[in-house]
Formats: sequence, C-alpha cells, structure tokens
Amino acid sequence: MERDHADVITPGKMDQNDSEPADLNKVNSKVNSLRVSTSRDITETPTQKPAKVTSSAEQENQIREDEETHGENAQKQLVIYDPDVAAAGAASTATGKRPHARRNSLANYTSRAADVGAFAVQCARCFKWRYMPTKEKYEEIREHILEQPFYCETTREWRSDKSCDDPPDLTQDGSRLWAIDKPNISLPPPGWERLLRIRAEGGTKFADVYYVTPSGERLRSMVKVRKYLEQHPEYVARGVEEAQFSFEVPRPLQEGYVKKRSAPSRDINSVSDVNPISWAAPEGNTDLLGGPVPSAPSDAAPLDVPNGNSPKKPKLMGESDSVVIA
DNA sequence: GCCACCGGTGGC
DNA sequence: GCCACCGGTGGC
Repeated sequence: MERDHADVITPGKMDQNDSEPADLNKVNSKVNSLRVSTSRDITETPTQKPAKVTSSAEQENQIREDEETHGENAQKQLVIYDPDVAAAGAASTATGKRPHARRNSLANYTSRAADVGAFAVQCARCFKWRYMPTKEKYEEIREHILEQPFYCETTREWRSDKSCDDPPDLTQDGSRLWAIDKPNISLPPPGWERLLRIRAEGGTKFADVYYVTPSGERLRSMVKVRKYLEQHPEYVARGVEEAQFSFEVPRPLQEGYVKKRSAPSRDINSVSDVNPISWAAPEGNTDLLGGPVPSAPSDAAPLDVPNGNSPKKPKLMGESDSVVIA
C-alpha cells in the first residue's frame, strides 16, 4: 500500500517527559488557549437509545459485527473539542451580524473556528476514553490504530499508567463537541504540521485541514502539496511524499452541527422530505460509543469547566447526542 | 494587503 | 451525498 512508510519518523519510544496526570493539565492549557463560540444548543432529540450497557462479551461481538459491516475498526479515536463558552458564541451570533473576528487573545473569542482542544482514544478492550498527552502522540497512535489497537496500558508510554480498571479519563457528556477522527492517517513529515481547524456550528463544513510547511506556508489541498513538492524537490529528496498527506477531516457526533446543503432544485419528492432514513440515522450504527461507559462517577472530567453548574446527572453518551459513527 | 475562515460546487 | 478544491471576503 501507499501508506506504509512507518519509518518516516518512528519515534519508537519518544517519551516526552510528561509524567503524571500533569499531562492532562497540559492538554487543558491547550484547551484554554482556544475558545469556541459555537452555540451548540443541545437540541438533539434524545431519541437515541440511552447507552445500553451490555456485557463486554456482547460488546466484542458488536464490535466484530461492526468491523465486518463497516470494514472499520470499532475502536474510534476521537478528536475532542471543547465548546465551553457556548453562551458567548450564542450571544455573538444572535445579533445576526457576522462575528468574523479572529481569535487570538483568548479574551475576546468571538471567533468561530477553533483548534481541537484535546485528543482522546478509546481503549479497544474496555472502551474507556483516554486522553492523549499531546497531539503528536495522538497522531502516532492514529497512524496505526487499525493494526495496533489502543489499550489502556498504552498510556504507559507517557507514564499515565492507566488500566481498564481505572475510571475513564472522560466520558461523552454534552459538555464538549465530539468528533470521530479517521483512522490511519499518516504522520506529517518531520518538520511539517498537520493542522485541524474546526469550523463553527451551522456552517457548510465541519473542519479544515492544513499542512504547515517547515517554512510556515499553509497548504490546503493535495493540489497545493503536489505543487509545493515540485517546487521544493529538496523535500522529495528527503523522502517526503504525497502519501504522507491526508486532508480527511473528522466527523462531528452532534448531528446537525453541519448544515446540510440545500437541495439545488426542488424536487417534489425531497420537498416534503419523506426520507428520514437518508441521514437521520446514518450508518445505522449508534451504540458503539454509547457502550460501556461506566456511569462516570465523579471522575471530574478535566475538561469540563465552564459548565460546572450544568446538571451533574451523568449523561451517558448517546443520550444527548446521536452517535454518528464514521 | 494578508490571511483565516467560510461557502459553493463539480466530480465522483 | 460526500468531499476535494478553490474563490471570496471580513477583520486585522
């Protein structure tokens, strides 16, 4: 295949010395530096099955089924995006005028797009979510997630030392925006960065991917990458190749986050919709994530802050969001 | 003027 | 219907 170039970086044991749960603080600080303005009213109809809890055996079967059905692993790696300040966003958009401000200072985040706040990966065994200490580590794991499933013990690599017996690092409550990432995306070449920008709610797209070249240029399509490499053969000489780039974006779990394209021509059929199946219940696959999440006791998800006053009722995933598995 | 962000669309 | 790609533009 074209994506086997695992030797590009092979950090093998790249252990950044993030020990301890301080890792999470790290993640947090990242989060805090980027705000989101999405006014994601949770108008989600709670029609989804409320996270049925099944035996792990059942789940494994479920997983297997899904794997066969969808040809994808059941274990999803996630990009989590913290829409805290939802209220702020709502305020600015309520005026009807374009709040086309760019965030920079975290003080005035009237912006819409934002960076991903934190990354988590689901254990293939217990299905609990584990924070990734850094985006880089996340990307490493994602690159081979299909062949090398992630387990809680993997957190040893950054000395987090979680096991399946430990409570989850976080659960899918309504306090964040969750998105399912695509598996096996190649690491960016050394010196390059893959940038994921989440768009504001209600737009026509969920996110954008940019590659930042070592010299700081931003490339936003394969066409541009190709062109760039042509003009900079030195990178090619050093082994940079197109296969190392992917502009795939995650999918939001929150249905309706992205506006559907309005039908170009009114077709009598489509006008009265009639076809709720077409995307109301996509993939027909709604329980994976809702699985085993142990009712997340008080394990105070490190990221939820602003909504500290929200109902502390442990909402299981699927309860407020319809789970859309990519 | 630059660029981050968004919308639109053509091709699959 | 999705998504790769690109044009437009508001805010700086």
